[in-house]
Amino acid sequence: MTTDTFSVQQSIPRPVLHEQVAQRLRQMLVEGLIPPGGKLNERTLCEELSISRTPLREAIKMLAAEGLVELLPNRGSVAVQLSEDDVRHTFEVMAWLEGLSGEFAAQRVTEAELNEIKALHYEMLAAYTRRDLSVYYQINAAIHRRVNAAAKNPVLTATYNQVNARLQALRFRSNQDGDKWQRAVDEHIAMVQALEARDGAALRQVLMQHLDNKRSVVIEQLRSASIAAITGNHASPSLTEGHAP
Amino acid sequence: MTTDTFSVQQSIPRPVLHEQVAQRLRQMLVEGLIPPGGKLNERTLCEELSISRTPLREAIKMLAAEGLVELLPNRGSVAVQLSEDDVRHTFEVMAWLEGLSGEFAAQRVTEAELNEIKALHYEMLAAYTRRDLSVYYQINAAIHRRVNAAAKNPVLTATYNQVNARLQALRFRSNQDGDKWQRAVDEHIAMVQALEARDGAALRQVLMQHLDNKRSVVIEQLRSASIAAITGNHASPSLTEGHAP
DNA sequence: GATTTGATTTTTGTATACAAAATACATTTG
DNA sequence: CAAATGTATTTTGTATACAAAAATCAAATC
Repeated sequence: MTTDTFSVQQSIPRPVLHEQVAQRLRQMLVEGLIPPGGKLNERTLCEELSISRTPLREAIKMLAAEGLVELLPNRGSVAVQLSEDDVRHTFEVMAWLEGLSGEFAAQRVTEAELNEIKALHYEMLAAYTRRDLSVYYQINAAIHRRVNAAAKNPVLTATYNQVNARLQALRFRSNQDGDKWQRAVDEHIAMVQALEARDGAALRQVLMQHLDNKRSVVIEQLRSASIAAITGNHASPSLTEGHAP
Repeated sequence: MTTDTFSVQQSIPRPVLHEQVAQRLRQMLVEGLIPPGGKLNERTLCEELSISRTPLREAIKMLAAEGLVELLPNRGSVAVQLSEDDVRHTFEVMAWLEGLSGEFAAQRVTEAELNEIKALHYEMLAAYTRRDLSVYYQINAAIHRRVNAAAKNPVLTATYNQVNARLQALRFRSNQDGDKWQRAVDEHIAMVQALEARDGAALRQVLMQHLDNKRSVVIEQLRSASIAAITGNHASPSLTEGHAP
């Protein structure tokens, strides 16, 4: 072999259309641009995204397999609308997946990872002190992602992300009331301590509790939202920042 | 309202093509008709299934989202081939999902469900006594499905099925050697006892152990299979009965 | 003889066309 | 006027057509 051919061919392999479209649709669903229960009109979406129906439909099928949209035979597809029971069941699973992440993360986290998580944690405390919900939310999400990554199990990460995606579409603003927010922050402190001590069981405990509290908040808001809907009061939750805890 | 119109419209709503195709492909993947790493040629499959490429491609996209096939941009799709690490990671998650099922099942199982599980359990013991691996496997799978159903969490069931599907495609024959089979049966006995006692923690423990043993067996066979592949000995595992434990 | 180069074929990706079902709407009928 | 029926329109499902990329294979070059 004389020259090592540059066969890498990973030369910015522009993702194929159906991938791009799927990504875009996911974003629209999570951001509430397509509301829960909302219909995905193929013609409209084709025009909006300037593509033909074939890649759009392929993307929709992927989202259906991911549980983000529901396919109604001969009647198109709609964004999933989780019932209260659905939310309960989803959180039940999420709590364990999160706990599992913690259990493994405690065993496998590297010093560098732990350090970065701690740094993010302090940034989060800063955001909390400023009551900056938006930044708090972002950092919070980043921390959970890092803990998950520290568990070093791609299957767990994929499963976690998929189940979580459905909750993201709920987009409720948790923690706007100070009490629950304080509690979430306390849990985060306990979380970092447990991780630092490599105490898997403790971390699992904290994370599951954390998710359980989040569930309560979401269910509560879901109820008041549905009451608001009946009352006709539309100045309520929906379409805000996303979960924070 | 004079007559209650029969608008039910659930009049055998023949599943749409892409659904049928997806189901068929799943079957082909799990049965090894398309082997791990095998290419899914669109033209060939179209002819085999007598359909056009559009619904086929939609089905493939769904399977990709389910993690059963991998999409190679501009180069089609191939059946996933799990590395040893992939298998390890998958079992790690599966063990907990199974354990979680048990935990909830112990809390929520009805008398009727418990009874049916016990009946199946005895049928399984019969199959074991006859060393009828095929029947044993079927009943074993049915038991695990029932325990999962008894947990009464559709999200957990869906997640479980999805992660499990990838393992099914491995199709290794566990338990052909008496020792490990005996152990699996013992675990099943402990399982039924724990369920009967509604002891969630114990059931979780047993199920996780059960999966852990299964993992060892699969990994072991995966190794000997890959050695056989190198040696050129092809009279080995693959394409047999499926997992049993 | 091995490697590179270039044309041919195959295969995949996307767009469009056509068919069937569902929806909307106007008309008829009681 | 309300309900029902029939027609037009829209929307979804499937097939086909065309374009672009990858794979194949043969000839040319070193």
